Amino acid sequence: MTATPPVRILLCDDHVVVRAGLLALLGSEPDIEVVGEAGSGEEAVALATKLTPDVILMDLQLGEGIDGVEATRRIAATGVHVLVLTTYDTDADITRAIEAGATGYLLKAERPEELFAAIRSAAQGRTTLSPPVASRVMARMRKPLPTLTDRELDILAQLSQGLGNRDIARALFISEATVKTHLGRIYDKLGVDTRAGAVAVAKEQRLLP
Amino acid sequence: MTATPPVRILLCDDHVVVRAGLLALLGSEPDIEVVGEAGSGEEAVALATKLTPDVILMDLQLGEGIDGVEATRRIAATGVHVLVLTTYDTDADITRAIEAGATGYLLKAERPEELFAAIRSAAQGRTTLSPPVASRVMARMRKPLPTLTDRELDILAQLSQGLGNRDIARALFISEATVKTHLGRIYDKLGVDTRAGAVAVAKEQRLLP
DNA sequence: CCGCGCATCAGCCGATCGGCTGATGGGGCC
DNA sequence: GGCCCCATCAGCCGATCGGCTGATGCGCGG
Repeated sequence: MTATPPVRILLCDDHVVVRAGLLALLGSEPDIEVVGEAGSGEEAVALATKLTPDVILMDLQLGEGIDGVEATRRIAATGVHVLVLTTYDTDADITRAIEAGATGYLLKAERPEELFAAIRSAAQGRTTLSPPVASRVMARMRKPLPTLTDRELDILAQLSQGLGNRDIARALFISEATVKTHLGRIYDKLGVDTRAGAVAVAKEQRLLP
Repeated sequence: MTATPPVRILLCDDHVVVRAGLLALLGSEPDIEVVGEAGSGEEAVALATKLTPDVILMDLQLGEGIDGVEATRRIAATGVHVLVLTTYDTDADITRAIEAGATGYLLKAERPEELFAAIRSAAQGRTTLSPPVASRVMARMRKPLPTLTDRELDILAQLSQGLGNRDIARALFISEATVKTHLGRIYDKLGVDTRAGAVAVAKEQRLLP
């Protein structure tokens, strides 16, 4: 039988320490080969087209420049499998990553063996989710958590600046009445009944960029 | 001349990837020896007394159990130098870490050389701060940013639950008038004038645990 | 073509909030 | 003992908020 060619990996994380860690961990796996490293989203996009790896390990928080979701979107569009490897598992992050075309979603707290397995799966286009992530996805399927519309997110963003209804209205070129209508629906969806509560949930759930 | 004994290091981070990365990076430095790894604050405290390392590299976010600040406090009390190595550089995090007795404060985005240098400094009890952290500390010295009192933090915590004045009053066994007084001062100190704004700043600055 | 989701707006009203002025008492510091 | 910070409370009042009912228009999919 012929030797299976190794899975070719591109790393993308803004922290040198994390890249070094992945490099070290993956170095022990003979069938996984790291072919490149990127410290920013832009770099990842460039290297992805240049190196055409089988899988990209992508962090969602990338400091400067485009974020991991945007990088995922652009790279996934080229047909390369993106395996998200991040710290947080909020609904908003998961949803955005999946919507952007991620093949899998792993947490950095995951055991190395799970990481290896997920990489091999991702190389073949199969989806792998960390247990906590899978749980959230399932829960979301059962009880379709209210999703905020784009406009509602606009309102929420202004609200999170501490603005009053009048200022929000002016900022978005709509009437105060409309602002209040949106706010009411936002309260409903987030399960709160004050603007302070809405901001708290928004920040907690990382609903805003 | 006699060979200098290596600096003995204990790692504390809840992410295997990060520990592996530090292990790999520090492995290239002959005068630095990693003598142990901890995946939680409790483990770090235990290993610190058992191994008595020269320096502990401590993350502030540790998932389960006690957080990095508390671990730092307990370990620093035993005389071991704690070098905080974390992702964020908000005033609140920095202040809490320093107050807990940290010898230095580095960001994970820092270049490896800076990390090595900081470790060697910390081993001798010298303080090292990442440039962004140093800037914040200096800024704070020049213009002593208003610090919230414990009571004000209590109020802020309730506020961040989205509670109204009456509920906050009941929760803290004080009158609504007192709540309003505290809120007014909180607004002043945070530079906002609405509860939504206060919550936003609180979350942004990580003022609450 | 009709229904549905979404965004837009209006008016009403009681509840809440935020700013103000002012006061009391405890605790630490010089 | 005096000073200052902190926490506590009171009352007043205009501005704002949140809930309600109801309405219009647009685009999309069956």
